[in-house]
Amino acid sequence: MTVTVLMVAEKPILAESIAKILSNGKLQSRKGFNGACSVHEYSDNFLGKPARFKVTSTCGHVFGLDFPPKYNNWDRVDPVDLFSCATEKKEANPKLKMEKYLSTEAKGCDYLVLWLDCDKEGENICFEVIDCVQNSMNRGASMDVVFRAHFSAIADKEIKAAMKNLIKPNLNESLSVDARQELDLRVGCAFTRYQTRYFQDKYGDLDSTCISFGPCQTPTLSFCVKRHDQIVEFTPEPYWILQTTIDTPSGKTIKLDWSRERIFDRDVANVFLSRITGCSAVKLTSITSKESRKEKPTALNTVELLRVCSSSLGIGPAQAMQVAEHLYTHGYISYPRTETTAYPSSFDFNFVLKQLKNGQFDTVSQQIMNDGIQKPKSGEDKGDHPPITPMKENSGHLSGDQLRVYDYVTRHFLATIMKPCKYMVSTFKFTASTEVFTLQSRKVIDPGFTAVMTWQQVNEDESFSDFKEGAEYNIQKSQLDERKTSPPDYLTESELITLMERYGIGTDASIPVHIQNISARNYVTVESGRRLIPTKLGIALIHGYRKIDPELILPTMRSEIETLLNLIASGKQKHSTVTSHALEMFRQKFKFFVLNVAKIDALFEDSFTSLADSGKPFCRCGKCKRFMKLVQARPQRLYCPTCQETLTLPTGKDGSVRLHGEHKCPLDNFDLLYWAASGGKLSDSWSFCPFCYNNPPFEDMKKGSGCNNCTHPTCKHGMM
DNA sequence: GCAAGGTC
Repeated sequence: MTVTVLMVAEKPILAESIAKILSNGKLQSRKGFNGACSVHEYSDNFLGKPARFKVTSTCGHVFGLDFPPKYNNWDRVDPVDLFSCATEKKEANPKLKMEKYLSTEAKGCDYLVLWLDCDKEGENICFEVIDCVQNSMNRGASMDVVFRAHFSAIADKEIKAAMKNLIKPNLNESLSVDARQELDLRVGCAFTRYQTRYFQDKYGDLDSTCISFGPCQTPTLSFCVKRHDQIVEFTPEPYWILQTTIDTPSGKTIKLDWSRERIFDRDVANVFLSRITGCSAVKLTSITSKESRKEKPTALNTVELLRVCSSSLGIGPAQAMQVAEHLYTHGYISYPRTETTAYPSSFDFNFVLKQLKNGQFDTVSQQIMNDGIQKPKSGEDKGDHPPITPMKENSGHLSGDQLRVYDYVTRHFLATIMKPCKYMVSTFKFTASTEVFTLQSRKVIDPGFTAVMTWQQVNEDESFSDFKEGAEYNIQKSQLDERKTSPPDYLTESELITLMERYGIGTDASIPVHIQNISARNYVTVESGRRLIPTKLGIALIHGYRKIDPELILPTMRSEIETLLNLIASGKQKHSTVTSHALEMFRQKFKFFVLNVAKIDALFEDSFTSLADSGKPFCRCGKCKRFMKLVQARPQRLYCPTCQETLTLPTGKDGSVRLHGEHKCPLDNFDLLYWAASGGKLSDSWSFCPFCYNNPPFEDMKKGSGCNNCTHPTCKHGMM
């Protein structure tokens, strides 16, 4: 009897590769009903029985974590409740109908083999897949019929070995991901909602539709602000260098480098100057030559691609990933999300070189094949995907950013299998009195990989071949130059990526998102040279957190959470113990933040225009201190944001609003109370305070007098 | 509307 085995990978491309390898290329493929995934079928044996294999995939996580709908009303939910309220799993991408798709494909299957990526996220997706298929498999999805393939690379040998050594999915690793999701959700949303509401409509020039906080984005912003602070706090220090010029044999004038480089004490510098002023010439005491080399790069992974795109091509990380995805889906480059910088042992360099034969790299790839492929640098195999390499030549269809990224990927690939760049450095040592000066010249012996990575070329300096050892050369001029130390420049995107990688903030796939976030939320702007300059808002926030609780912005915050989560993954602590401990810790931090938030207010007051100077109507009831909202066109209608009931205020014959309106909300335990200014005629634009509903006549607002008789007891809920 | 992590 033939059994049916369902095998599930993390992405469509992997399902295809695995099926091709295990079926030795004999497979039938069809598109799945969700349009994104495919099913690849073949026959073989499984557990000693003849078997039909169906290989398909998810597209990353099937589910994501969120709050139940009733907790998504920012006006009705106290953010502190987000630390303890219920959470629920929702389909990560409803368009893909992934749950339905997997359960449909699982119908009639006897066994499940999980081929998800071999990291904690992959382990978590294993259990998401099990959830999806357990009701439609022949005998459910108990651990007797569920297996996990553990592979360290997507290569023939590894995949076949994994199939022969199936294990079970790791529940603890999956639970550690559940814990991360819960922590990130509760902490991020609680802080974000609270501070958004707190700062909203309080300052004249603050655009505050969303003031977010997150365990990755906030430390990311903090790096940018830290550099800003270093620049602002920098005090330039004067220093002195001894500038000495000599006459060369060929009659030119040349500047020598002083071996003491620079001196920070003027008197000391003057002592050295006085030693030289007595000399009319320097003596060339030695000429030494040494071969030097510039090493070629290791194979390309995602983070390095992002760095180069930003620093050399001026393409931001999010845009770079989008371009790389396009190049990948159109067959120009290999899978662009990988941490691996080592080529698999089976990598066919000749095949790739032949693919490039008819394009602009024809000559160089031909030459590499003739000269022999040089062994690439060792790099690191993270077991995900091979490094990013070109897959075919540019047939002339690429242009703009696509062409530039493709061009870089190709040059990087070629460079990894070329020779290092070798050059000769000649050092000329001159002495005069006690002082030593040098000159250096470089001469390229073999350009090696810099023939394709032209921006890395060694600059050949002027040749000093007419200098003779032992000869003396006239000093033309010797003087002290006063200079000042200068502050560092703003952080570049590429430096930020390096810092994030070093501190484990975000992943190769999420780093671009975090950087995009801090820009979209108006915390930084991207300036020339893709330098990240923090805005007033970004600076005030980070300085504020630093005043209240510096741990909130520590670069190590993320990795410390990871350390806690790893206790779950390694089985040393229970999921519930770690989660409740970490949540309680952040709940305390949150409460402390709320108690001390006025410290940030003080910074905002320094950075932004006050209400009074803004020229916009604001509430003067004495408690709200916020802008009033302007209601256009239908001023006489109000509605309750809790139960959505609308209320039309009665108007007199002359169109003026005379009466107080009252609304008893059946869904909430307090009543909304409205009143209109007596006798005030409502114009088309009419303002009210979203916190206490204070709504003086518009005419009065324009005069700036406001209304001072607000008595509303709750000052809590907003109205539209 | 909010986080961060997968992936299309």
